[in-house]
Amino acid sequence: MSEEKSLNFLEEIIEADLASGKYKQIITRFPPEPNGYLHMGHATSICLNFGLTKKYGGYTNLRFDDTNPITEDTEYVESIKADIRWLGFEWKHELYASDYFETLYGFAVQLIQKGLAYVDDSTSEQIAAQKGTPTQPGINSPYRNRSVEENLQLFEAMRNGKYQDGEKVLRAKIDMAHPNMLMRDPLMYRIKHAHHHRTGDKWCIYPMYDFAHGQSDSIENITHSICTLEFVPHRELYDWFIAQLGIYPSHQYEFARRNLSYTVMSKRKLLQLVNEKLVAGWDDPRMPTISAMRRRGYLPESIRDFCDGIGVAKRENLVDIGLLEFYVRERLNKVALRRMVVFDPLKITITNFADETEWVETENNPEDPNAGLRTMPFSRELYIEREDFMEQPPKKYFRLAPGQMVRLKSAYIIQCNEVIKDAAGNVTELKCTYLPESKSGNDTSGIHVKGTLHWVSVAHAVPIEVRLYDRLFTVENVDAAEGNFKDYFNPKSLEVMHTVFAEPALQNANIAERYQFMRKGYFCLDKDSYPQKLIFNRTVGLKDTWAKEMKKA
RNA sequence: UGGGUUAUGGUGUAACGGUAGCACUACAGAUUUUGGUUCUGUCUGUCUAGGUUCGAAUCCUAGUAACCCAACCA
Repeated sequence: MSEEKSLNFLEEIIEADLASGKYKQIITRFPPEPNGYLHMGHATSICLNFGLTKKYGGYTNLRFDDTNPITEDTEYVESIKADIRWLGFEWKHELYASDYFETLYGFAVQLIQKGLAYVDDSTSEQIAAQKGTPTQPGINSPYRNRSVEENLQLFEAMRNGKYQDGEKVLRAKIDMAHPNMLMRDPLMYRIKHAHHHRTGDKWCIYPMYDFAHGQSDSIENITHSICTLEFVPHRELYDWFIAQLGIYPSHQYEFARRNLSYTVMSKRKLLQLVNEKLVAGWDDPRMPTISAMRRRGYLPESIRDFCDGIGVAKRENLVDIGLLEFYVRERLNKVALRRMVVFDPLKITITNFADETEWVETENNPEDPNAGLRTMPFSRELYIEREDFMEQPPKKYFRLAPGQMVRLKSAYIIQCNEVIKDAAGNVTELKCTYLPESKSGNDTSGIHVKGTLHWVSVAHAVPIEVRLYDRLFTVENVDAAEGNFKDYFNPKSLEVMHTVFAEPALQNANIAERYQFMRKGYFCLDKDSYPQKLIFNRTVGLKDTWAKEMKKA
């Protein structure tokens, strides 16, 4: 019974740093760019960064990496904050890279003074051409040897708006033949006469990621700056700037971002789905965004469980979305209120039942005795699920069939006596009889049936709408599939059933509650609901071993 | 053809020179008034080839494969 959970590589680093006394507390940061909604990939980063400081003591800052005014907006700032809080985390300081623009400018001036940065008049194309390729060294810019004084003067003029966008840039002077492309005189500042969501029109030059991120980490005394693997080559530059500036040495550590099967995670692709109306918006429940998962009914605990469960490492991966669904079910099973809803109704008449309503008691959640009981109206005319009847049942079919008996959950055992069909031969109704002595909780019939069905009383049924969701794409590894990713969009990812029949208790459904429509899946009320029509999202289906069995046959 | 990162069952992740473990999935069974839940059991793995060692997933050598880097994006 060893409770020792093995550590991931970041925990090992942190424990070593703490043990050696390198740090007394650790400080991390979550650094989103406010140019889109957060998705499952961000959730893993959030759980990691906040989880680490929660575990080891210290804190996590929320820092918006807002160095590109063209793409950023406060709308995103608000949604990002809401998503982090919903996931259950709270940041120490809410910060913005733009808060540091003046400091960053000063850092740039220092580098110019040390002869480590210069203003370049080359065009974007010329710079690209000078850069070389991964296998060929680059060549120096003709502007590389300007004097410190001239660079200082030009950089100030850049700041003062003397130049148009793209006319000049500030570059670090490192080594145009460096094997790491990022060290070949990387850009530090570019000119953008654009309105910034926080600094307004104060600036017309903006720092690049590489000249903002590490310095921001340093300013905040971030001890462990955790990012994804594609930034590994940036680390050399990250360290270089910090070393040349002689500022607090934050360190960058990289992990492999998590990929999920049957979906896409890049902001660019998600934005395309939204813009091209393949989905209804960022929070369309099919999306892998946090806002979509919330709307769909996922519990934040499930997402945290998932992030813990998949761990963190440095190898490429494609996590089965079924694993996420497992954690979603696991949590929901414990809290969801059970309700009965018939999707595809088949009317049955209990011929020996009086023309009256009997209210039967049933539990709200067998997993939670505290959830209590409710009553359901049982009457002569009921709906059952059409798929719960077969005229010619296969072996081991425990549901209703001519002459066969089943229990109606929390009510009585019934037997099917007669099948009524229309002219086309479709089954339209069943005539059944019930066993009065078989009432749930009071069964003296001595009869044991294998099947138990959900049902609703025809006269009391509440029509509701349900929205059923399936995987967003038809292939497991969307990013690796040939051609355009949209070719693999799953046209059946949304199925709307406009009218299904719910037991009356669902009339009082509220958006905070989670429900299990018995034998159907987990559902939650959608915000699109209006007084005349309740709309439910299927969060995730139940495991269905019978369906699997039938598929095999 | 340069630099960097990574290789453990179907998937994800442990094992830090000493019995390849855990979770999901799959399969078989028990329980069940949800064909749900719960419980039990089973199958499947160390990229390849050499070497060091009493002993290698782990150390060494040589390969192989995948991913990242040539945005005035982050």
